[in-house]
Amino acid sequence: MSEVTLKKLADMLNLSVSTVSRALKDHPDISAETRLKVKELALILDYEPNTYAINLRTNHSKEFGVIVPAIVSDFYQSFISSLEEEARLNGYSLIILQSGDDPLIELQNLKRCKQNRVSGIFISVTAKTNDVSSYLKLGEPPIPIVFFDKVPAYEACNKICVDDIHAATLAAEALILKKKKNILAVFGNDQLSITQKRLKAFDETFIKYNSEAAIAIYHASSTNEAFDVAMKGLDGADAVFCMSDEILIGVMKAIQTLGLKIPNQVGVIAISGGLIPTFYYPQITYIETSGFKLAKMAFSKMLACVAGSAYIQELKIESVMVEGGSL
Amino acid sequence: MSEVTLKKLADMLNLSVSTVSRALKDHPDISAETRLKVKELALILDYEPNTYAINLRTNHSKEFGVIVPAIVSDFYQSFISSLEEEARLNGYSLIILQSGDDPLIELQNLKRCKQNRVSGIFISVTAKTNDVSSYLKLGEPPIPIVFFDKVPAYEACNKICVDDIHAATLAAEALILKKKKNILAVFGNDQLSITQKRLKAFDETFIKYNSEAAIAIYHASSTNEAFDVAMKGLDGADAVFCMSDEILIGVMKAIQTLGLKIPNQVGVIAISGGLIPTFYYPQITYIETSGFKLAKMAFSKMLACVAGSAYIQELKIESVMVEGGSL
DNA sequence: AACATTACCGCAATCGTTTGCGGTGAATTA
DNA sequence: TAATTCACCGCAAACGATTGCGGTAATGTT
Repeated sequence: MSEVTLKKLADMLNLSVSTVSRALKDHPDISAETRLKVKELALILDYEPNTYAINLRTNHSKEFGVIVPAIVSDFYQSFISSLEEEARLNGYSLIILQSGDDPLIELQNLKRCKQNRVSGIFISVTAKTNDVSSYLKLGEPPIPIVFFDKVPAYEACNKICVDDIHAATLAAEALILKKKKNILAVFGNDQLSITQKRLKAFDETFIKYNSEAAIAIYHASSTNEAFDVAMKGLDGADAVFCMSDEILIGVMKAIQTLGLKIPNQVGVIAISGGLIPTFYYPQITYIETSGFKLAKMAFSKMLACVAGSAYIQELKIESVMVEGGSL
Repeated sequence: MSEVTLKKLADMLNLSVSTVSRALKDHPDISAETRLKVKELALILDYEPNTYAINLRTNHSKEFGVIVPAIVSDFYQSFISSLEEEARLNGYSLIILQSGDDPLIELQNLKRCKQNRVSGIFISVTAKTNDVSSYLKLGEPPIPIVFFDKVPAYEACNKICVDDIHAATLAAEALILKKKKNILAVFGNDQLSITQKRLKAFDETFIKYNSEAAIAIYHASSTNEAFDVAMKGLDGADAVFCMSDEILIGVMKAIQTLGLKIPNQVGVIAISGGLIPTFYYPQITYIETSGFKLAKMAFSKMLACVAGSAYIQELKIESVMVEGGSL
């Protein structure tokens, strides 16, 4: 009971392989009668074209590569989940690869995508990736690449990412609206461009609105560091801003440790993927930067690329505020 | 500037395709001199064998399919992350598909795996999947399948899952050891076999130790339901057991709402993947059921299957308790 | 010198599908 | 009746890599 192939169908019907092939594709050269016979048998025998043979002939597969620093992350999780759905509905499969934030592994993963002759690659680069020009020349003709989230700074390429400026501005505006006067603002590693952008926008918003709030800015590179700075900085603060989920978690632990009441004693707002804020009571008010929308945009951009569009785009997804009751 | 193929190399070296092929594989029929020349040119031109051609010939690819109800889940996240690492190190790629807990989509995903002629399939079935016998006959010869986490109840197949009995027993023992007398135990949907197993083991452990603790058992199918039952059931309880992360989150929200102090007023213990418990202070003591170990086991089992082993195994991974300070 | 051995390499088929081109018979037209 | 058109179908090459088999020249053996 080996595989059902065109040849097998052809032999059984006393037809040639080419006729069977054409019949299945409704080629006008084949008579309606023959078409029917062929399709009938194909259905009965559950014929399925050999993907490899088609791939070999067309020299590409309906697969996309996805390269992320790590799968364990709410953001990438939501991104991948959303992307998988889109892909599946469009007949594509996703090959997931993680770089472990290591540029070397990242490069290996790209090579592997090339070897697999994927139709396109979605990639969120490592913190240390500084030159993606070689990425863009991968393959002949070059494989379409859509950068998302962590995107290269300069190269002209398709980038889809969160509008950090908008998100931070929204958060600042919310704090201003609530007339918070003593704000603890915890940002991530100050070397990262994402931190710099969010910090700058946050700052400038307070200036723009002539706010008189006192803002204490701290940096934390991890949840634990965020906990530490919050333990020190929460004293006297009437609100705290967290740049990311990672930081929110640390800050919330500090708030719980100090026994502070939210939102009465201290208001909390964060920029977040949306999952973590729901773990607390009251739920944390946050500016949403989920991967879902990003994935949809990235996917449709990729489809355009695959279809031959050479139009290079840099998209920024604007966030919305989700009220939770913590501010 | 097109692709480098064996034919291209052969033409450039005035050799035949077969000689080039053999030279690259160190076939003894080819002289050392020729081998060297071929390899040199292959290196210069960055020759890479066409995966599709090889796949077509060998009729299988170095790809595994992974089907889960949903990617957005700490457990599957850790599982997939771990599996990806193993796969990559072994030269395999992973195709991720989610079923959305829909048996129909699950079946479509399996078909797609078959069409892609994956070397094997890892699958965690939907809650409604009750007959996997057709899964096991997929392909000719049948594609190796390793079931993990949510595994079918009866069929003889390779299953790798958490030892629910052991995990629940550990939790119960911890509660007994701490001499808790008034325990709120929140379990999941009582239709699920995982719930039944954990409940039974939990119960029996208290009986086994002749515990006099009063245990109030509740069921909750979601985080919100867990919140509701905890709001009612926490009154007077000196400890609470949460069967899963989902439930833990709801219970913790209730504890925060009621302003209860952990562990003084109420102790908390959960069965968890390990991520959520770290979000609180003090960190929640939990019985670990992470996907990492499961993935390693599942992968090595898969390798054995691919290598031709017909040995069917049902593995249960024992958990360990991770002390957090909440009990 | 005749034969056997060995080292080295190429031919051609194969995997399954697609597709340009050419061929056959019947129907239509002149 | 002869020429043209059309519907329908098959041949064979192509995609790129692998491999059994056979071939050629050089060396070794009697």
